[in-house]
Amino acid sequence: VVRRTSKNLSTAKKVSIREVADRAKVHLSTASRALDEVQSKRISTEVVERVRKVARELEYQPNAIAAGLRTNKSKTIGMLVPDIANPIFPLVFRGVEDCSSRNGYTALLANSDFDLKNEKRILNTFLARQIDGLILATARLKDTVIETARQRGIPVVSVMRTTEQENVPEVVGDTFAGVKLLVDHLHALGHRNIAAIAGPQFTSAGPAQVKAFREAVKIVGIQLRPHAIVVADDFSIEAGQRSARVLLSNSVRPTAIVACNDLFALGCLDVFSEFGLKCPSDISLTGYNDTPFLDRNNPPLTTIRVPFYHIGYEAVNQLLLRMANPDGPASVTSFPVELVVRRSTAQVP
Amino acid sequence: VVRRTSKNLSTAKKVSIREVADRAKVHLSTASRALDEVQSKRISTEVVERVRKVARELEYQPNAIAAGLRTNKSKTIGMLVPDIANPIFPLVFRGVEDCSSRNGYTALLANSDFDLKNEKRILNTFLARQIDGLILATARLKDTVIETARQRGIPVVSVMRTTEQENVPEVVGDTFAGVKLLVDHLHALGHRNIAAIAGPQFTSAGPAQVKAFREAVKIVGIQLRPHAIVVADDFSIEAGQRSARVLLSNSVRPTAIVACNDLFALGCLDVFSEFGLKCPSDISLTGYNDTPFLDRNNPPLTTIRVPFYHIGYEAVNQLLLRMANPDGPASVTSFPVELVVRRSTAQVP
DNA sequence: TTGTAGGCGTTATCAG
DNA sequence: CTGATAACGCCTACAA
Repeated sequence: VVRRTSKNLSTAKKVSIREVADRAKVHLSTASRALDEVQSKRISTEVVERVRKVARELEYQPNAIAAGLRTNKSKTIGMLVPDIANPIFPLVFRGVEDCSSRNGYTALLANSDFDLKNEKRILNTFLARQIDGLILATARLKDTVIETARQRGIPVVSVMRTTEQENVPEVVGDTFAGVKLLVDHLHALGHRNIAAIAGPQFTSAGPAQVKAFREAVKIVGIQLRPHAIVVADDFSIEAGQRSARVLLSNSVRPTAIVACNDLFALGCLDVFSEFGLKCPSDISLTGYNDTPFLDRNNPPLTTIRVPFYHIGYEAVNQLLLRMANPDGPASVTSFPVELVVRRSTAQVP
Repeated sequence: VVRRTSKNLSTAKKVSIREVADRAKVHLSTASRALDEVQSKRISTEVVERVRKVARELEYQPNAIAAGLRTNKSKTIGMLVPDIANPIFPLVFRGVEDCSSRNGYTALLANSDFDLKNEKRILNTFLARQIDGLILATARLKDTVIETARQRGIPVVSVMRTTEQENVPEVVGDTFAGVKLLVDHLHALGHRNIAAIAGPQFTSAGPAQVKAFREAVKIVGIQLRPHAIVVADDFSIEAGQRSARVLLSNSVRPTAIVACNDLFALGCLDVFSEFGLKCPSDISLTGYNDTPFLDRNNPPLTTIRVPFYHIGYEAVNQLLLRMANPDGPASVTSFPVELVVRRSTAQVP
């Protein structure tokens, strides 16, 4: 025999607008209007007051699902990131959340691990939930997710990456400026043999970094050695390790490495140890992103600070613009970045 | 004059179940059943096949909003964290996401910064969106959020914290075991004057840490000095700094500090420098949580590894159980933790 | 096995 | 200014 302690915790059932209307002695459509900021102007202040008072008393909570069904708007924004455990993405997300909630939207968050299957699956769940807009931190150069979102009429904004897909606003940090800052810094320290580790090429970030590095090096007037640029096969510390091994096996070792991602830089440090190299006395190293906590790394990383929070915040702004006017021009917003000099870079030995 | 390139991108409009039904030449209720895993058993396989084929061809995507309105289930789980930028929470979230999506649920994520107003606001948006369940990483000892969620009949699971609220399943790491591990470790290194920094007391974690530390110290048989336990006023590096200053100003300085949070430990390290103390040669230090990247800190932190991902994953399992049977017993799931010895602890000087 | 019809809670479009 | 009514897309008793 199952004995259930009959606590009978009062579970107040949800109150609908109908109840509010009844208690306020108005028709439910009147109540609906009274509760709406703009519609309420068309209603006698007296009634508006009365309805709102009742609503407050009953703790009426409009059912967003029902409203969404009717209006065909879910007031929901989907955000897709590769991996929220990479500490730069929480910063973006906080920006997204703040701007969303300030505008009455709620954010759905999902991780794809850069896996196309996951991306598709997630997009489908997002679509099923009728998201009003999508923010991608995963955009590829040719991105099928964007493509199908567009077919469904869902506005998309890409953060941290550009895409060849047309009609997609982008909110990014200024990669060229960042890489240039790093190269200039190393050059000023006397380095003339600088190598770089760029991100994978399926995302815009990779190619942009390669291009930026080439140009920056040319501008400061040093010659690019053969094999001075390695492309990581992944966004991980391990990929950084692999890349570093390649660079350090070059016949002429670089005196400095620009790792276009702090994770790559961490991988480099591991490999430096393997090779018996001390950073920065034997070899200089920079990261990119100013990932939280890496200011306390050993050694603290010289890196580029990117305003991730603002990128997320602005992405939502652009998305709202886009939702209001889908045919408007697709903006590209580029945020300035900042050099943060710490102790992983030093005068050339 | 604004010239708009008339690309006329085909915006395929959403296909409803009615269209699927029409094309499959069945009534829409038949189509609905054919698409449902269990209902479809009551329908001729032939028809089921036909309907599903059409659905696939049309890329039919059920409208979760409409379904939710009808079934009064949103298939959505809300998760509230203090701050997703604290790298332990992304790990929990990934567990939550994985288990949710594996069960057909989607996760809503929001940050409260431990601000009660935010918590209430967020809960309201969650309720408006008809979440089916709530996972709190913010639970207080007496938690009004839990209270109002319960009134609305929303099951709640608390992660990483326990609460005095009844009827709330909890999924946590074993705090006592963790603190004991740390104290034993330090004791084995010869430390007899050990201090601790515990978290704020409005959350269960703080008091639990205090209690655990007292007991652990007693068990190894060393006497607790006066003022050996400081309570941080916050969950930040700065709070750790403030606490460390207090501890180091004691007439007899501790030879080791157990910081019950890696962030506190980072604050301690800052203050050690201020006091001209070297860690670990002058003073030993432990953190707690094994926060990502802090294995590369200077010095790398001895700490306690908590299975955050599993905690998140299991929290959803518990939540699903709860949703299925709200009157069942509220379980407490405690995960084992692990000592990770790194280089912030050493033999007593 | 399949069709009918009602309704989930809202908002929008009509009238009055 | 307010009330009546339909509709959003789906699910599910109930009927056939």
